[in-house]
This record gives sequence, structure tokens and C-alpha cells, in this order.
Amino acid sequence: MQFADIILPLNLPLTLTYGVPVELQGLVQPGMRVEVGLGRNKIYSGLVLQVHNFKPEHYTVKPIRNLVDEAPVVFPLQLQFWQWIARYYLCSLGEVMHAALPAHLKLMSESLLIWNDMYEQPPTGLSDNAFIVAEALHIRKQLTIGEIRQLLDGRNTSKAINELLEIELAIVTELLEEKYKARTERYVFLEAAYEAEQKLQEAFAALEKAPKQLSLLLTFFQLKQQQAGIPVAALLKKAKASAAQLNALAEKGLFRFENIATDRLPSGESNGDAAFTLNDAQQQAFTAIRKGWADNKVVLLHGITGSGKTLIYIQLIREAIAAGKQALFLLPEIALTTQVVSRLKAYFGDELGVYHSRFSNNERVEIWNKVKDGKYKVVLGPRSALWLPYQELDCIIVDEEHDTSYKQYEPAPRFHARDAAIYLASLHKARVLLGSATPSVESTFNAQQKKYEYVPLKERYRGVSLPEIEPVSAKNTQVALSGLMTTNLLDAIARTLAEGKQVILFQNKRGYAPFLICGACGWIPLCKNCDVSLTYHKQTDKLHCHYCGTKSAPIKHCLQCGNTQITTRSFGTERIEEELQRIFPKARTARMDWDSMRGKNKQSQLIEDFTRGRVDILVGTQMVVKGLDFEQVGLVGILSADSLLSYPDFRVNERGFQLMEQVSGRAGRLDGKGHVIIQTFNLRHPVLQWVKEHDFRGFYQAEIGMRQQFGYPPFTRMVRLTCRHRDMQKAAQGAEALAEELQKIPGIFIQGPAAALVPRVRNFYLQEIWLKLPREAAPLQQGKEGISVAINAVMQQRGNAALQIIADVDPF
DNA sequence: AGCACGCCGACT
DNA sequence: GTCGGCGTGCTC
Ligand SMILES: [Zn+2]
Ligand SMILES: [Zn+2]
Repeated sequence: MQFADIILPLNLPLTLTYGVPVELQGLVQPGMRVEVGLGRNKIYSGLVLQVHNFKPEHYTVKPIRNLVDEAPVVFPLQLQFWQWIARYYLCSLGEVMHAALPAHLKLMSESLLIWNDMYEQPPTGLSDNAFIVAEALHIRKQLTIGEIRQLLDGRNTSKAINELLEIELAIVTELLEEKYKARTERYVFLEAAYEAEQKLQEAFAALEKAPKQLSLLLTFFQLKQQQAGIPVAALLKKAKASAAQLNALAEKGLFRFENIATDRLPSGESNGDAAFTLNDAQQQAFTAIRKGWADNKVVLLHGITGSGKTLIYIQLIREAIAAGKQALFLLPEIALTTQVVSRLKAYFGDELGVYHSRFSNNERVEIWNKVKDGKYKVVLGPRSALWLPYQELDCIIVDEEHDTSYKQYEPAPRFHARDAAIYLASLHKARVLLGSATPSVESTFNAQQKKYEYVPLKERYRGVSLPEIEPVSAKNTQVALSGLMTTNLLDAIARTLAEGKQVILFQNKRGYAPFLICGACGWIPLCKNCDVSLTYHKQTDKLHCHYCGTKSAPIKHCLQCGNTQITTRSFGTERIEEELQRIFPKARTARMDWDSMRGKNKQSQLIEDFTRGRVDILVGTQMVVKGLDFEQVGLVGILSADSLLSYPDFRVNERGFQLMEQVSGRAGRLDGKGHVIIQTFNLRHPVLQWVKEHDFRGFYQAEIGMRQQFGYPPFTRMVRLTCRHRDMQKAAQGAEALAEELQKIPGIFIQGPAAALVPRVRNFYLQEIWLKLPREAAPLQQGKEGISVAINAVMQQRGNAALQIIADVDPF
């Protein structure tokens, strides 16, 4: 007897073992989806992890019911990758599977109620709900549980269903359906009989009095030279004919129709062999990258904005394709709307697959298959592109490697795509290139330690020079704008606009008024689900909670003392745009933040407008840094540098430096007159000095010293454990119990528990424990295993069932 | 994730 | 008394 360990896309601690029935022996392979029963009568498509001969001792196995696939949909290498993710990031294989497989490859049965034909009609004596279901069932003959829930509005469905099953009015079966549906298109073919010359002549003759049909037939033959079947839509369009005319020909027996599965993904033509040459600096960097790779090292390419990293990437990808392998190009999701996509498409055409969150579930399956079949040689995508089934990767390029969006937080697996990419590459024996204008402290440290090869690319492409950075004291602000914009900034904006150049203003708060307070008693409107203050949004005329998304009616008077004077503190992007319109009425303003970019093509539209000079002043949050890739702006203003440099996180300086450096990169200009103004109440903040001098080295030296002194990464590894419970007491007790269990682990440093920065979100109370672990692989893994044990111990304690413990390895 | 089992409040 | 609410535990 053979057995198979099956992964189900659920948060189960382990795989489940099923028996391989005789008729499936030899057919079940790792990576295949199989139908398995779970619990009373659910059927899932699970994924085979391995097949073996070890009979489980403590329970009797259920058999695999059937195969879903004839061949594996997941490669063995991917299963290894999943197992590493689960181990390293402290989550279950099921959670990894859930994240990795496209939704339409994960099947779960739905219960189907079928009318029993022994009954002629619904009997009397049923409860109201059961009667409603019985009547519907009588007409429709079968209903899914979902349909019944809809019918009864979700109330008391199980009772009604049990009532019907009791009297055998209906029987229940489980239905496991393939979710992926190929898109089909109607094609028209010439009937075989008309392939004969003479028969065809007759047909043409008979059409003399129907010129429209004749011309349609001629168009058909014109197109038929390329392919036998012609898409109906294309034919009608080309012939400018109607469906009725086509049907008339079909009725005469000339044509037959067939529905053929087609590709959902648009195929782009490449520019053929678009030739380009690397300049000297690029060529040098390219050679250095190849050398680093030859030494089996990860390469860190430190190239300032506008140094032309993309061309180097393209050249490396070309070589990967030439070697008959695949390449993966990772980007932060938000950067996938920029010109990079069209640039790569121009070079790689149909061999390039782009992956992002806007694809439908059916499209994702098609992308999955094209990667698996090797039709895509290059994949450009965000962190989720790591899950695709690559046959053989030659290289992985992680651009903007410092970017925080590479770290997934919710839900598990809480992985870092840059780090996971390095492991995935090692499985493929592929090479890794990390690229950034502001490399992370971790990667720079690895380069310093000679673990990575460091390749600088200093020269700015096309001779664009670095902008002048001017920190200005925010004390020097106009009274009317109470701390919003300094006269330096206002003057600079006016000057820049007068020169016909564009302005970008950066403010890290969205909405209109991020903070409201009663002028009389100091009362602050708070979210009812979270421990945070609410932000007023003018666009919706509502108060928004940025943690749970709840929108509530705006406050007209204080709920505590009744005072009608509610004052606002701080300025969001909405308010800034409004003020700018008032101060610079002739300037065309635009806003780029989470709220204004929600629509489908909003972001690409804005980029288009900005590039074509249809926007004079752009106000935005982080998005203006990450979501734009042009660098021809006259002035960049950072309205409040202090908010970027004062929050409790050991990476605060790193983030602040990276952000301001990246923002500055937007202000490089060919004429060498780019200008950046940074408003602050602390002109002497060291980060501002480093930014001012573009002094990456100085920043790094200071930062790495601090990390070493206080035992932060890269000198240690951190794990954050969050206890989440609806009850404040239970959350705190759970965290205490967890901390106690953690004490048993040797060699780890425990900080906490303490309430999270925001102690309550969506009505869940959050308690955090921060752990420092040794960075060496073996004791690190030992420590993590200890953490798993501790979590399990706490979860098994009575009364902790509703407690959630979230482990976040290498938190960001 | 579902689903069954079991223990308490508010209805006949 | 029972009906049904949800908190708890399990799925090979
Ligand atoms: Zn008040
Ligand atoms: Zn909230």
C-alpha cells in the first residue's frame, strides 16, 4: 500500500496522509492536485507533497478519490521552496500553498441538494424556511448551499436543510468543479465539401444577387490564406458585414462554426532586435556583475537614479534567454505601472509575462501555465511573482531591493521577496542581482562582508546632475498656513512655475485634516474599532479610519462639551492641494495618494498627464517616490521631514534616508538646476545632513554602528510575535504566557510583552513581544523551532482557542 | 476554511 | 422544557 502526504490550502500544522488506491498506483506524483475528502463530506483538491510507504499508526487513512491533474502543476523545486518558506517564516505549508497557487487552481467542493423525484411536490407541515427551499428545489431540481443561503438570507440554513434531508425530500452530494474556464471564441470554417473547386464556383455563381454575402465570402478567402479558421468577430469587422449575412452563408451550407479556446493575455510585439549599446560605465558594471556571478555571489548594484540600470538588466535577461533559461525581474508592485513595463515589452514582446494584482483569476492561471510551459522566458512582477512555476531560472533581478513592499505582512507567509528570491535562486543554481539607488543596510553590510559583490554605477546617464538639497527650518512659515509651507518653499514654487518647470510636493499623510481636536476641551474624535484618531477627508466629507477603513459622519460639534469649534492640526494631501490652488490659482495641480489612485487606470493616466506637462504641481504621499520613474522635475518639496524621522522603529533613519534620497532623485535635471527643499524643525538631524551631501557612506557608517551597538539586524535576527484577541485581558494574559514559554529558549533576547503602537485595531487588542535571535543559521533555526514550540504550548492552554499568535520573522 | 459538538440565555 | 447563539476543536 502506498500513501501520499497532501497539502491543503488551510492553516493546518501538518500535511495529511491519504492512501493511494490500487488504480492510482504509479500515477500519483508530487506536485499533482488530487481529490481528497476532508471531515464529514467536504472534498478538496490537495497537492501531493510526497508518496511513500509508511503506514500511519494512529488513524486509518482515507483514500485519494481521484486525480485532478494528469501531470504536476507544481514543480518539485517549488515544493522545496514552499517548505523553506514555511520553516523560515514560521507558518504552515497550507498557508504557503494558499498564497502560492492561483485561486482557480484551488478547488473545494460545494454541497449540492438534489430534489428527490419520489416526491411530486413539497409536502405540507414544513417550517417556513424549509418550505421556501423545498419550493425552489421543486422548480430548479438542484440547489447549492450557497444558493440556499442566498435564498434564506443566511438565516437558519442548516436547520431548513436538515429538515428536508430528514424526510428525504432531497439528497445531498458534493460537487467539485474546475474553476478555471478557458475563454472561447467562435470561429468560422469552410465546409469540407466546398474545398472542391467546382462546388465553390457554383456557390459564387449563386451569390450574384447577394453582393454583401459575396463580398463576405471573398473576405473569408482572403483571410483563409493565413489560417483555416477565422474568428467570427474579426471576419465581420474586416468585411464590414453583419452576423445575419454570415448566418445566411452558413445556412447555404458553406460554413460551419466552432468554439475554440483562446488566450486571454494580450500578446505584444517586440521591436525585434532593438539594438542598444551600454555606455562605458554601464559596460563596466555589466562586466563586474558577470564576474561576481562567476564567483557564485549575489551582486548588489548600487546605481543612482538615472544611471541606466534598466539597460543593464535588459542585457542580462537577454543572455538568460539566449542560454535557453528563464529570468525573473522583481519590482515593487506600485512601480509596475511605470514605463518599465512598456520598455521591457518592447524588447521581449511575447516572451515577457507581466504579473500583477489586477489580473483576473482566469488570467492568473494562464500566466501560471505559460511560465510552466516555458512560453514566458521573462517574468516581470511584484513579490508574488516568486510563486510562479519556473522551469529553470538563470537569474533573478530584484530592483529597488530596499523597498519595504517586498515584505508581505498580511496574511502569512510573511516573507521578504528579496531574501526568498536568494533562496529560490540557489535552488535553480541561478544568479541574483539586487539593484537600488539606496541599498538597504542589510545588503550593504553583506557587500561589505564580501558575501555579496558590490558594483557601483556612479555616472548619471545622459549627464543629468544631482539636485541641490536645501533643508529649511519650518519655524519660518507663513502664519496663514500654520506650519504648512515656508516662505522659502513658496518662493521656490513660484520661481519654478515661472520657469515653466514642474513641482512635486511630498507629504506623508493622506486625507484633508489628519487630526481634529475640540478647541475648548481637547476632545479628539477616535475610531470606534481602533485606538486611533480619525482623519477628515473632504472628498467624501467623512471621517476615515486609516487602520480599519471605517467611514463616519463628520463631526460638527464636540461630542464631549458641545463646542462647535473643532480645530484641525496637521495637513493631509487633500488640504495641501486645496491650499496650492488658492495660492497658485493658475497652476494645474494633481494629487497622487492611495485615495486618488484607486481606479483602474488612474495611476497610468496621471503619469501620462504629468509626463506630457499637463500637471504643474503634483502633491502626493510615498507614491510619488515609488510610482513615478521620471526625473525631470524642477523642484521637489518635502513638507514635513520630521514625520519621516521620528517614529519608534530601529529602521527609522534608514527609511528616512532612503525616502528622501529617492525623492531627490526625481529632481535631477539636464540643465543641472534641480532643487529639493526639505522642511524640518530639526535642521541638525544627521539624516538631513547625509541627504544634503548625498552621502550614502556617511549614513551607512553611522547606521551600521548603531545597529551593532544595540544588537539590531544585520547583527541579529528579529522576530515579532503579536497576540491578538477580542478581549483586552485575554490578549495580555496570552502574551504573558507566551513570554513565559519563550524564557525556556536559550540564546534569545525577549523584549515585552507590551501593547502594540496601536493597541487595538478592528476591535482586536494587540500585544507584542520582540525577539532578538542569533544571526548564524543553525542557532537561528533552533531559536525559531523553540518559538514554534512556545506558540503551540500557549495555544494548547485551555481558554486560548480564540487567541491568535502571529509570528513575523524579519519584520519591517 | 468548514463543520460538528457542547454549553448558556430567552423564548414557547 | 427547547431553540439557537457562538466558542472550541478537528480535519489524515
Ligand atoms: Zn469639547
Ligand atoms: Zn478603525
